[in-house]
Amino acid sequence: MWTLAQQMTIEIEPETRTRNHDAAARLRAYLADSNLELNSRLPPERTLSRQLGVSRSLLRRALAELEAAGQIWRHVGRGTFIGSRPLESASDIDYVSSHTTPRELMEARLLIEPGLTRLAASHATNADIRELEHCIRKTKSATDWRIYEIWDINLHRTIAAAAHNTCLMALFDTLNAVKRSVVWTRPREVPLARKLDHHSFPEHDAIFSAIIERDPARAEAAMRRHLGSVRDRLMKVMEPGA
Amino acid sequence: MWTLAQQMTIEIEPETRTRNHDAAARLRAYLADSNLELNSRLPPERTLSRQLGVSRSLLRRALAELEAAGQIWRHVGRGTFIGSRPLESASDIDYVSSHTTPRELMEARLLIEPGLTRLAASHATNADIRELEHCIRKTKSATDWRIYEIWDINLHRTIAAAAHNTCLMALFDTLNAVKRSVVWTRPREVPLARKLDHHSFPEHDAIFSAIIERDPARAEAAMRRHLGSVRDRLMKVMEPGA
DNA sequence: ATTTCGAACCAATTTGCGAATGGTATCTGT
DNA sequence: ACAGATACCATTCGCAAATTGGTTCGAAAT
Repeated sequence: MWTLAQQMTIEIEPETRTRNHDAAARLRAYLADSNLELNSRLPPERTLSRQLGVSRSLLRRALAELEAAGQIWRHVGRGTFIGSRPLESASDIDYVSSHTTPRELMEARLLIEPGLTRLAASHATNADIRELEHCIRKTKSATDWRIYEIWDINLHRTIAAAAHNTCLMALFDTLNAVKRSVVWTRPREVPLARKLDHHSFPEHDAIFSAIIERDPARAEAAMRRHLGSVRDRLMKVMEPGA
Repeated sequence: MWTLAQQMTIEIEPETRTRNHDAAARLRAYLADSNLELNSRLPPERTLSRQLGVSRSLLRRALAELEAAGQIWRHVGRGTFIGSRPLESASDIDYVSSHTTPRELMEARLLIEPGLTRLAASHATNADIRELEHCIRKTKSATDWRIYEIWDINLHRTIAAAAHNTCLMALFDTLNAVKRSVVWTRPREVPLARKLDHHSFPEHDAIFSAIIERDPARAEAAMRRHLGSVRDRLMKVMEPGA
């Protein structure tokens, strides 16, 4: 809550606002004069402040306004640019990971992997199938949870590779990279030593048999069922209430 | 085909193989001695050849063997490393684009976008829908093919954004980046001045109406039908025979 | 005659350093 | 209290030098 004195100060001393406004006005005038092209860089703050006859502090305040209005964007060491900040979200793993929830991640996997499994059933070579069998055997013989996870990831990646589509493989790897670095925010401590999840064994088997029998529809359904149950188990841990 | 003399040369002069084998043996011994850690770099070739008392040519031959065997990998300017080459395919747009055919690209779009459209029908806000409507209006008012394409891309991206899933959005943007730089290898010259494709208008409308009526299944089907017809038209141009 | 060695050169990459730049803290004067 | 000036910080860019795997070529060796 403001005091009366503070209000009065503002009332009777409009110089501040005037000067701020002045700096902003000069800046706008400069931008209007100079042939502003989109994505072009404008002079460094120090130079510009001299050019406009405005101190750097005021110039920065005016720049901050324009940035807030989305008319410019700034970056340390690079400069100030005209237009809206280029989206760095695209395929910037760190950014995406920090803005992706486990819920979203599973949604993405459920959108991608079943279709990928369908293609794998159509296009898998014998070498792919041998590799799949190898991964499944390794998951079953794993005694440590870490080992299990490695081969589980390997299995899913081999299925993706069996689709033989470079572009989809890249998307899958991106998804995997996000998965690896997503923050697993959890309500309380989730036991670090997770248990081997034997639920997945029959589900993996169902996917595998559908692939070797070249049954795309069944392979897709099996993967969808598998990821659905993975998501359900995950949600039970993350959001016990829901 | 080899001549008898060449065969004999190889038979009666085993020194070459002996020396090669020697170099390879020394290299293996070195690797066994030094605490080889995965992904660690071993000394530059010039240094290593001095250390092992082997000429660089022979050392390189031995290294080539190990590389072929998948035990090491090398890269100009970086060095030689232990283990298998880290997958650079993941989200390296240039690499992926140069190894992705238009056929694969459409396969990927058909796998991703229908599901994305289903989610969009579930999660789209009113602002999303306004944006969609805007894009569609722009495609219809476009007179130039370039303008049309811009708003078509914008439309598809807005649909993806309406799914409200950061991770999927990143995948979509990656897919889009690949699409932009895929080499459109074509049997003969494809007319640069492409025609406005009015086929898409009713298909876009179908997608849009399914989204505003919050009908995920219909939205997904509409997008699948749309991309299917886009693919068919594309294939007719790219592979007139098939 | 073939192979090996050494040297030079090439192209890609890394490294190091200085300059530039936005962001921030501090002191001064009004 | 606020503007101004200055200095300093962290990040980024640009450039040159060094590093490194890949290649070529002639001399030497066998």
